[in-house]
Amino acid sequence: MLSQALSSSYSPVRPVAQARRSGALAPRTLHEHFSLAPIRAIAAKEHAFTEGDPRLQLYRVEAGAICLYKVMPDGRRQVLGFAYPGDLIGLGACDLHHCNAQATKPSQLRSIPWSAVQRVARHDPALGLRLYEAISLELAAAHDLLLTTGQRSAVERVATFLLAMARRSQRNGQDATVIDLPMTRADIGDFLGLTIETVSRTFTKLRQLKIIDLAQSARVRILDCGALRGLAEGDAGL
Amino acid sequence: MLSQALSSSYSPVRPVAQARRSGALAPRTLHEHFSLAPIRAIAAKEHAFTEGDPRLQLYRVEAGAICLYKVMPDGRRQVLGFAYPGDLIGLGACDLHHCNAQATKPSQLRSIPWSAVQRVARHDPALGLRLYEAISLELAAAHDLLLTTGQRSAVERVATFLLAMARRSQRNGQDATVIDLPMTRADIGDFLGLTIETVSRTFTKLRQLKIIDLAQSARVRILDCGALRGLAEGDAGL
DNA sequence: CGAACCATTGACCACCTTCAATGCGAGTGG
DNA sequence: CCACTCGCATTGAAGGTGGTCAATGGTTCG
Repeated sequence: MLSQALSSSYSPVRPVAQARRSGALAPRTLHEHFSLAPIRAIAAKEHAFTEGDPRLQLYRVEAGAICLYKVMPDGRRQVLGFAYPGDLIGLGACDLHHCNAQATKPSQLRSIPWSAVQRVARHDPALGLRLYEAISLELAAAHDLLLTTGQRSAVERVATFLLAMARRSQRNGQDATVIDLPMTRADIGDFLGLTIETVSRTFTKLRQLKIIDLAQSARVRILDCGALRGLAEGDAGL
Repeated sequence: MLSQALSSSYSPVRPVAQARRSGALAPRTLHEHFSLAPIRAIAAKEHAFTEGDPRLQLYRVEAGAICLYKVMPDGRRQVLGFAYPGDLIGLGACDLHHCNAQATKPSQLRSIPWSAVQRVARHDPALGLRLYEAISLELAAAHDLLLTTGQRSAVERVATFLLAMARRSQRNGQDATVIDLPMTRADIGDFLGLTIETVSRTFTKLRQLKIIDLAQSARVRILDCGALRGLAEGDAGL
């Protein structure tokens, strides 16, 4: 969910972390704490935590992709977002988690207890502010998604989603025109407030319009980014 | 938007604030800062700030109601939430406001510069954490709204909205069965991702079912709270 | 190779939107 | 004081978008 707000240059392993792990230094920053924590592997469809669980740990995604979602009593599901390597999950102020976190594919997590976060925060006035900055990015993302699910048509939603995924690719220094989707159509549908069928049909429509290419169902190649941008904002018909 | 996360007992005027205003003490907490700030009155439909404005001030609503919303280039609008007396608006980490804040009726605001917030935060490690707690409540609200706009039907959305308003009434020690709506049908529609007409039709449907009473269009009386709760979660048909 | 899961496609229909007209209430000016 | 007007709410009729149900196809894993 969250990106690099807490450390401008995230990398899975850093020399200083190894020094700390050796016992030479005590962990002082959040990410030093994380680097000392063991990696926990979780299988596809396994949960890191579920709604109502006590909020005991703060997690950082090391590999894979985590789907954050809420469910209604009758089973309807709203995906709130996806967390990728470097993102923090489990942020929040209440005692209990207010959503579920499920791996969409085999993933790896590290976690540190909230008590440790609070201990660091007591000595470091800046940490609280940085947590605040981190979660405010999540809030902005939620507001963007709200605009999408509340106002956009199916094509606009899917186009918006693809553009966001492309931007993510680009931020990670990868080819922005090729997107490997780590989630199913059901995840995308529940994210955008659409059914599996509508998502699928919309992908097909974009393919027929030669805006995307779909060699495999999980691999999207953007052929006409300008057209995609136009569709996302509702420029033209369809 | 935000309620009492930053001070468990909000009240417009407090004795200590008057002492500080007299110059005897320097402001130390956020709400002391606010109490020193002058009240700014804004008319209905006037904006406190708009999207893209530099984020210079943190606002507290003193009276009235503020509508927070985003707009698309073509004019479609998504209301993110409503802020009432005691709520803070203008929270966030970016340099610019990411949404618009417009009064739905004549309102009053106080504001303090962000620089003052940051000054306090440097000496008070707890402030950052409390800002974090405050904004995480907003995030939870956004996620709830996401579930509503993404998954619920029109009746379910309106029922959910009315129940949330009733809960607010109750928190303020007012009659939870009577809701005075400070916003128009358009505001409600853009909040729930529905059109004005659908909101109106849904209100009449609830009235015909004897679940609510609508003496005036801005005053809702809840007659059957249980039925409303049922509708909100999609228990029965319609 | 078979089974399970996921994605795609088609047909039909319900819900909500769109377009349009009427009603209602508040504020203004004659 | 009343008529006028403007903004907002309500109601109706028609149409479209996306949902539902169902069948087929494809891929991966055991």
